[in-house]
Amino acid sequence: MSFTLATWNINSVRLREPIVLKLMEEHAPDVLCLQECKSPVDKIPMDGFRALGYEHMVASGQKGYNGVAILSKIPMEEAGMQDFASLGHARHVAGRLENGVTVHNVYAPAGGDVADREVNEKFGQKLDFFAEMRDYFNANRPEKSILVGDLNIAPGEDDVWDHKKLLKVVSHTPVEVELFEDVRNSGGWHDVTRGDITEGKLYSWWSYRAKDWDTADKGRRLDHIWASDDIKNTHHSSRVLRDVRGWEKPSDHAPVFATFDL
DNA sequence: ATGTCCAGCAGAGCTGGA
Repeated sequence: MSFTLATWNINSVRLREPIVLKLMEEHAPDVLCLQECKSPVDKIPMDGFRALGYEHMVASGQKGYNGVAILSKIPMEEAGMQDFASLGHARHVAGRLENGVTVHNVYAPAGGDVADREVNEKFGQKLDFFAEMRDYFNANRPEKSILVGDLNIAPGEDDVWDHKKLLKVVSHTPVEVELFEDVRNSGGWHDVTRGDITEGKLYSWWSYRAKDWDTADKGRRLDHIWASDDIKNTHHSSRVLRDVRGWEKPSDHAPVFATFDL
């Protein structure tokens, strides 16, 4: 059985309901994971999503900030929420699909501007979040699982527009990248996107601040899809829908898709 | 990477977060 999953930092699900619907209509992933919903769960505009076949949702929400939701055409039950680093934020939710796959949807802290936990508390929180995530999946070995989300780290040289220029920029510092690979390796996770698209620059985020994001193309690959070791060979195609970054009133992130045969 | 969006609070424009 083939199924397609997408992850997208939507930067307010209520403001961007129209383009969520557009993505659902035009690309119809079976499962759509959203981050930065910025909405309490009961104010997520489910009616339109439901009408397009997304009848199932698990979500963790809070007013104004953060928030993650998994919308699914496939029946799904809630499979827990973790508050890594005890920040009191809605940054993780998991769902177990009827096909036996567990999906973890994560919105990692951005980490502020300065890559030094002594002067920037948010950077410390980001490091703690990943360390706890590593320990959690080390203790709870993922099986038949997919982890997606805005992890706010671009690990590879080809995951940023200029590796050298970004070495001190939060999201691409060596300490973050090392921790990122620690989390991935100690959970036995496999990088699905780079497994399918091995060559060349690949981004999923372009700042709102650039005058012409498309021409300047100063992007970073912050959004990820990982698969547990036991299903790592079941994916067969991945793509970043770059065009979506140019839609009406866009998010600053483009959705990342992966298709699996299970 | 030098800028632009978003939500909350309040009831206009500022603030904090990304």
